[in-house]
Amino acid sequence: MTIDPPAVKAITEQPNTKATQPPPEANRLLCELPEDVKHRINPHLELVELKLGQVIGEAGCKMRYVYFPVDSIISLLYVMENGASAEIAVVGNDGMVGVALFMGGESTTSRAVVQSAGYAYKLFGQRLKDEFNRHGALLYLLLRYSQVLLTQMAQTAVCNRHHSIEQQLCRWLLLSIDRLPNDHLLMTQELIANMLGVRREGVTDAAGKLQRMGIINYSRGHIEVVNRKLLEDTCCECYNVVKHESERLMPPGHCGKF
Amino acid sequence: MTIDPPAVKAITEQPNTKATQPPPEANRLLCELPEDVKHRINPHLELVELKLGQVIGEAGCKMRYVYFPVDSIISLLYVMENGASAEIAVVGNDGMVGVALFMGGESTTSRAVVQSAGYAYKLFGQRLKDEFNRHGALLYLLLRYSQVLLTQMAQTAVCNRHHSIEQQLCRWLLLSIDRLPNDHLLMTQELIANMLGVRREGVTDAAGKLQRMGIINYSRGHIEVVNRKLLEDTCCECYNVVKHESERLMPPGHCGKF
DNA sequence: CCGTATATGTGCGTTACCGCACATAGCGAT
DNA sequence: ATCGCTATGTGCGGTAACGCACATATACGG
Repeated sequence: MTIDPPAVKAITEQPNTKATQPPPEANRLLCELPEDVKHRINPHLELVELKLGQVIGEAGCKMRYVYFPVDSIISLLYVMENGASAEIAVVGNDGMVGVALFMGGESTTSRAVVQSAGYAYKLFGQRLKDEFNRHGALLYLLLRYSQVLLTQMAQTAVCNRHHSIEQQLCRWLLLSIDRLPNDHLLMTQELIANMLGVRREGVTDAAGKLQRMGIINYSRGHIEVVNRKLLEDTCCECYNVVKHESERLMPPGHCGKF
Repeated sequence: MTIDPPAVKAITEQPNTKATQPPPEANRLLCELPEDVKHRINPHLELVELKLGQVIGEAGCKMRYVYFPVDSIISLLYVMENGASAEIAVVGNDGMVGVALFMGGESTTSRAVVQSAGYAYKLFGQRLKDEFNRHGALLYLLLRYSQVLLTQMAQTAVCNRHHSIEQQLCRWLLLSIDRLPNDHLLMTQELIANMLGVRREGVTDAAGKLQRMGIINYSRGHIEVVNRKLLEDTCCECYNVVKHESERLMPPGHCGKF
């Protein structure tokens, strides 16, 4: 239920020095941009490595950078006064972290935490705002993405209200593997519990049930989805609502056009 | 828990014919617009009367108009497949209904229902989009409002996760009276239960407790807040988070400037 | 004034989740 | 191999909210 002050908090992003860097196009938003925008933006993108648990945006603090995940997943988490937390939305290579910058608020009430380690393209906030203020494709692309985010938050609220931990775990797993290259995730039940805002034991129960149903296999921080179809069937409607709305709002090859 | 197909659904808005029409400035967003925008927009605003329970926007249906409430309150409600519902956010004279239009989606996954009868200014969707696409003050104003909405949804998710019905009722009452001219609201416990996505009996319990505490008085669809201070004290932090973020993002006299 | 519809009150058994305590099991470091 | 840390399993009592059934009370129309 509570989140320990992450010991990894002080970790800073490491510039990627590997020979095979993923292109910016590995991120959906960056991919959908027309060529002229890419020419202006891409030179300023920096590929950074994000470690599990790293906080890339703190509630109430002005964001200096925006992040376009490539193979990492960022969780938007609200942390209550008493330390309890709840995940509001999740961002992968389908989106970006830092919408508050172009929305005008500069900060949000939630924390952005790395839920799955990996890489992301980082961009200086002002660069994004500059491009946004050209009122071209980027603006319309980011607006559509904002609506995706809005939808995801709304559905999180609904799911929190009406569905069981087991159903919510299914939703959470689906949202996660959709943003990962394979069906395998590194995540302890303790951390999942923090995301969902429930007890760790509740997650243990639900995960145990899913494993007995042959939907997942897990052990000590590793979870593998072995029957995605069944996972979707066991899930509440919330996942599909978000998925479909996301596909509607950001169809491949079209969301950059306006 | 479930919402009956509203018998009032077929009601259409009535043009206001009263002598004393509230000015567009009665709505915060319309008020904050600079003069040149007002000159272009205001001639196309139509004051309409909204009846309790009226649906002004259906989930998945393209919105033709946007609404700027004056003294009415609109509830954004998600209705599940089984008929159960949950309020996602609430819009009063501080905002507008129909952000999906300028965000590019044209529709949302939630329904917009009149929670408190009253008046609103109605604007043809394309007019709003035209002005939005001039990339002036309206754009930046609506972006900031979008973030307010985002924050409200996020906090709804948190509140649904962690707080008791009593606390949520307090939050709901505060959000409502903030958008009303006085501390009196017309609302049955059954309807509140639909908004909160809980049992009617649960609301009865919570409301009874608040009444015994001297915070509210109610009877048959009328609720009066008699001790706002105590109401705020009994409420969870969620109300204040939304309130403060809203004031930060849309300070009077500033949000129209950019 | 009465009948009816609607709003609210109340009780009861059930369930999901909580908080806590503690048991077991895998994995890495020495 | 062993120790120790971390992850997971399990049991138990407590509680908030649920679903249902039904009682009461207020408003309103004829």
